Amino acid sequence: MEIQLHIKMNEKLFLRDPEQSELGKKIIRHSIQLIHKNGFEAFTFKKLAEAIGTTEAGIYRYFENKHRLLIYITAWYWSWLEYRVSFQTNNIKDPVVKLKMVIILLATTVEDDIRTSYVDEGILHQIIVTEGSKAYLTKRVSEDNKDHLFKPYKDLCAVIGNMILECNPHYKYPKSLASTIIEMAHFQNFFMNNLPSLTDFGKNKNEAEIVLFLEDLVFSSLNSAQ
Amino acid sequence: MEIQLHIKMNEKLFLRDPEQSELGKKIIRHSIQLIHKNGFEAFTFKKLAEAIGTTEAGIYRYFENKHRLLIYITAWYWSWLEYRVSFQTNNIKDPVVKLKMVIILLATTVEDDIRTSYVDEGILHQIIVTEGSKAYLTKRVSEDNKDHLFKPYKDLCAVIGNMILECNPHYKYPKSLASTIIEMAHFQNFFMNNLPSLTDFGKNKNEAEIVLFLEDLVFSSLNSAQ
DNA sequence: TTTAAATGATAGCAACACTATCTTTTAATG
DNA sequence: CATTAAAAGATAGTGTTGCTATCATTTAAA
Repeated sequence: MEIQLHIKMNEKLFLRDPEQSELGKKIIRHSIQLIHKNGFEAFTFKKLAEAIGTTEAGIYRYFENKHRLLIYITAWYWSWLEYRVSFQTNNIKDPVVKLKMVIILLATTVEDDIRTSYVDEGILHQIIVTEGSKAYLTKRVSEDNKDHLFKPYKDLCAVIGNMILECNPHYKYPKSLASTIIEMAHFQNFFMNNLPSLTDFGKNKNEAEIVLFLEDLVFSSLNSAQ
Repeated sequence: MEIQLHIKMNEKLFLRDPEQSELGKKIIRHSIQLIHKNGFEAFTFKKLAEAIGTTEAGIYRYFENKHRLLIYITAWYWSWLEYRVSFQTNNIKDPVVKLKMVIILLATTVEDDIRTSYVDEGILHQIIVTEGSKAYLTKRVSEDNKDHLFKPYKDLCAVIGNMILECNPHYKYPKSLASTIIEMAHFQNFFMNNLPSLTDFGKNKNEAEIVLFLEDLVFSSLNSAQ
């Protein structure tokens, strides 16, 4: 059986829905590749248009600017991750087992999901590690938040927060711990690979150690709260 | 007695030392103000020059580009914070008390230090919260790291990592926990003020609660490790 | 007093971030 | 099949950003 995975995105994220046309899908696929290759700062719509074989004006019909495109890509990523979390923790009763699964999903390299034809999740994960927080670390964050552009991120955080409470209803900071896990899964990865002295994983550069660190962090907190 | 605090910065951070001239100090003071007001993305050397009453070319004699200036400002901040940490924890024997002091210094609003005439630490703290991680979240991070541009950040992290080991020599992830505290002190602050549903502090928006969360996180980990 | 260093003033250029307009292609509909 | 609306392509243009170069003037050091 062939399953296609389709994530419905908030309409305010784009001017024209990129999933509804070949050009739109090319924009997503190539923008992920280009941002991965040159970084978000050096990424321009002109270069993207050249890579695709269209014109700048063509891109602007889909996205207001490159920052909006970044928000779209990150929102897609968090939506996809929340789907994976719900899939992989389905039928698991033990909240501790569920939470451990979440940590693995957050902190380990993802492989390309063949059900999404125009997104390479492997490199998407890498650009979210480096560029993801730039989506909200702006002066416009509150306005963008009012348009619900960060809903997928917040939804994932809420899901993880609830798992934390399932593990220990007395724990006082479920949401902050959830956002800490999410951010640190990425930052420790970035530090490990780029500024290794900020971590304890510089020698082996092994993602499995980040998982152990996060597990220790989370379950120490949850086991000591009452 | 009047004490002047002077932080010697790595020479690779600038083309001409901004602390050695009036114009240089104006560049630092006004760039902090402008970045705070408009955000780093909208900040340009042209606007900075206008604010100071000099020309673009004048700024370029001090800093290669605005990203280097951001690295300079963040490096200055981390150096200043490490100084405060060493000052405030001096003569304290109990490593737990020291670590609690560090968390307070990291997570609470700073007041302007009158000993540094050309830096307003209050707004500097705010721009580091929003813009700080953009200093290293780039394609150039490894090259910049080779030039030791992030040394103040790494030094502070090492200091905190050692305090963590003083508290519990058996704890396995002192450096990662240190970078986690540093980053989360800022991210939880940003989230609390801009995306409050990612935290448990949205209602009161009180920095003291971030301190409590971080203390809980750190000492749960340290007390459970053996 | 001379002289070197720093600053000011001005110009210029390539790339970037858009917007506008018009034509051609493609896809939907009667 | 013909009509027509939507999408995409092609081209041009404008203000801003990021940066370099040059030369005159001021300031500070020797």
